[in-house]
Amino acid sequence: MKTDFIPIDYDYFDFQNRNYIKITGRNSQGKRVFLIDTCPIYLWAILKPNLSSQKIKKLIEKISRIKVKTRERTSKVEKVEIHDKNFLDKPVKTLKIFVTNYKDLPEIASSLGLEEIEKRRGYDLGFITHYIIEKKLDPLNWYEIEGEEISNSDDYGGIGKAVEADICIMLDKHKKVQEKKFTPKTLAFDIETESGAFQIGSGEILMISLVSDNFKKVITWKGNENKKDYRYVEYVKDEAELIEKFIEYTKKISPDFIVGYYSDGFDMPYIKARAQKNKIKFDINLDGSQPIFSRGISTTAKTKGISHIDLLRFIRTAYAQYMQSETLSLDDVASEFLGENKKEFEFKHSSKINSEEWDKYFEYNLHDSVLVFKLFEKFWPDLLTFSLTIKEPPSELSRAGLSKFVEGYILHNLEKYNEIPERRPKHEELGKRRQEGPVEGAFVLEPKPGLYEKIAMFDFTSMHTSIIISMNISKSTLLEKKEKNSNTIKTKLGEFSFTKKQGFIPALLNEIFLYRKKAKAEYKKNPNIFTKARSNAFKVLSASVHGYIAFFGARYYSKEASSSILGYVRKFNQDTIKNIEKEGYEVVYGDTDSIAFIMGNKTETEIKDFLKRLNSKLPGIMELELEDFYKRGIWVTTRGGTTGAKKKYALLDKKGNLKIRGFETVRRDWCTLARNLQNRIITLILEDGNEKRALEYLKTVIKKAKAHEISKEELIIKTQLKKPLSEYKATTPHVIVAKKMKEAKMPISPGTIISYFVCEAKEKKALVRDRVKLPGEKGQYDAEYYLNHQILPAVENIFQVFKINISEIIEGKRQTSLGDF
DNA sequence: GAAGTGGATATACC
DNA sequence: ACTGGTATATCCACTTC
Repeated sequence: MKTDFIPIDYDYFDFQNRNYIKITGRNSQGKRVFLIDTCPIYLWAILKPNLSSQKIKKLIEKISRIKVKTRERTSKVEKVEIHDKNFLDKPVKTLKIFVTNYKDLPEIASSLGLEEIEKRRGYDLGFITHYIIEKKLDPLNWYEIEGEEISNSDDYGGIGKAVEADICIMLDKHKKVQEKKFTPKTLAFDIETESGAFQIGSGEILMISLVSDNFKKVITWKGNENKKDYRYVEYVKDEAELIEKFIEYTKKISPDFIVGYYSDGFDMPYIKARAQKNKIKFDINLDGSQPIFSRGISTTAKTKGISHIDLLRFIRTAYAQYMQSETLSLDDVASEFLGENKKEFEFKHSSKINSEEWDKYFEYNLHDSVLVFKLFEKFWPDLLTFSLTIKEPPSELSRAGLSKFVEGYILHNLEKYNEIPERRPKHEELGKRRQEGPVEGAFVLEPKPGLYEKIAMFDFTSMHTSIIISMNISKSTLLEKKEKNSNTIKTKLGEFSFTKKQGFIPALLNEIFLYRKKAKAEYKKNPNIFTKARSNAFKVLSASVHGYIAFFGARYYSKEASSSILGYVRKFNQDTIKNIEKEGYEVVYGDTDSIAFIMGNKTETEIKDFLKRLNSKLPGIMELELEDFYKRGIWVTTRGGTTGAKKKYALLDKKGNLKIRGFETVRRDWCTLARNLQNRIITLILEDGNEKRALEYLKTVIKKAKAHEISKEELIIKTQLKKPLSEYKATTPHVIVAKKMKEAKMPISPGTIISYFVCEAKEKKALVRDRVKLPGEKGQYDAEYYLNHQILPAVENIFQVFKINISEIIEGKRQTSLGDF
């Protein structure tokens, strides 16, 4: 049997004490292909240097006799080979020790604590990763595969019969073929549960919506009394049948991906809980088994064959950093990327919903799935590219953090360098690393507060990554002491030198760097929300390489490397500032990898030429680029101080677009009154080049605020609850509000955005937290608070640039000179 | 009792 | 615990004069 094949989802099973991989995918006819395969299982033993061949021979004999007995099976060493490999860029003599079962590798490794063996490695990758590395059957690549058809066979426990696939193959041969077009079949889903049922499984599932290509369905057992199907609504008799129908449709549609939003944390565990309650099976997996729920920081619902993706988790890692939305709610995310919102629906207990409202509810439910479906469609190219680059399956990657992205990429590409994988740090090591404390980070230049005209901004392209590549920095390229031809950098931890002989990590990162460049070029050529999101996703990936090296959980963690990278970051930025100043420019500001300076009487062409000259002196792939030219910009002082505030500025580009960083305008924990006011004031000042109109505008707002004419909506302050209430040491306003919410039986958990406004107090000196009210509560807002604690701080230092004292205006002290207060 | 200081907390920048 | 460090700013508890 022969077919072409694209692997999508990976899983494994044991049969007669051997490990088998099972891969679900498609062929180019769209048939579902299910593939079973095995691979050699082994680990590496790195030998002490200069062992005699006699000694090695004896050692091999000894190792060959090793057997490990566990409750389930006896695993034994099957074969031992000698190999010349590299470990951390150094040549080593190793034994490749083959055993019967992957799960026993750690046991075997611990029985190898022998004198002749220096290190044991390669037993902690996980079977799927091990398999992909070993057999090079990479996710989402196209292959020509050959093997025995086992669809109707009882072999391997009859798995071929059990699984619902068009073709089942026991793999014999495979070879990579040219890339073909692949559009995954997707099913988006969303459930609605009894209102007030915040605990997983505590109330009934009222309906479930399903959306796929040309398929829209809401399955329900509620609403309309005669329970007749109409439009997309399909009635079932009860909750149990609803779940069964859901499974039935899923199998019928047979998608590659079943996609939800927060479905790891809600929909999937909820369905599971309700299935249990109804004493039915939630057997949605292709092989008839149930999803596996893993606990941990967040629950994960892994399905088999039909790959479950919780889109929220992928968005959180890959896009959240650069998103405009202030929450990652489906409504906000859809609004940002699709320009569409959720439908409105007022939740109430199902017994109180009338038939017209049920219709709205169904529509609401369906629309959620529509949004999820569309979002997945848009983000699929990115998940695909990440999966192709990192060589981990999409179900894995969509839930992974950034360290996993980087580490996965390294592990899957070690073979090019004949490298043996480093192990995951053990518990002790983790503790030690975390105790060490942070290393000195980047340099931020203190700005001189003021309004500036004609500003140019340069920044380094993927600075940390290009430093790692150009200066060849990594755990394995670190020299014990300075050598003649090495890259040396002084840091607070000491002076570190790195060999110029390229290490495997810097070599590997080059590719990530190129992806970043490509995505950025794509965005510049075709700027839209998605090319932007993609460019940023690769920016995140590229930027996280340094974070990975400094991450205590990393296999290739290196404090020396991290501190050296940051040393170079400071050096390159500071050197460039000096060079720009030497050229006669006034540098206004710089943060980590960027520098802003006044163009003065120089033209854009002159500055671009200057940039070229600066670049010609930079080593390796280091590159300084023009971020943009700006018409005007403003930098302010810190609050109550005279020094320039870092990480806070606003720029107006030549097209009239504002770029605001750090100001309250961009902070979600300030009320919209203050944010909008500040935004308006910055806009007016930057557009006009003076403060006149801005000041007039401010006065009108102050007047309105004093007269209690501001709508409550604009006064709501939103703060995120970051941990369980019980863990808070300080009693802050948002904690008080959260407690109120809890008493009112409103759902709160870490991550909930707490909304409140500040009211007038009976006592004069009441603390803020004693005056907070929920948005729904009645009460007059405290004008004094909003004037002095929201409006004033938001605009004070902006007007200070023009030597105007806003607090006097607010207090009304200089009425005569400043107008009608 | 005002003023200053420092811890806890949240959020942003790169 | 799940990439890093740098920075601003609030609110509150506490100390100091």
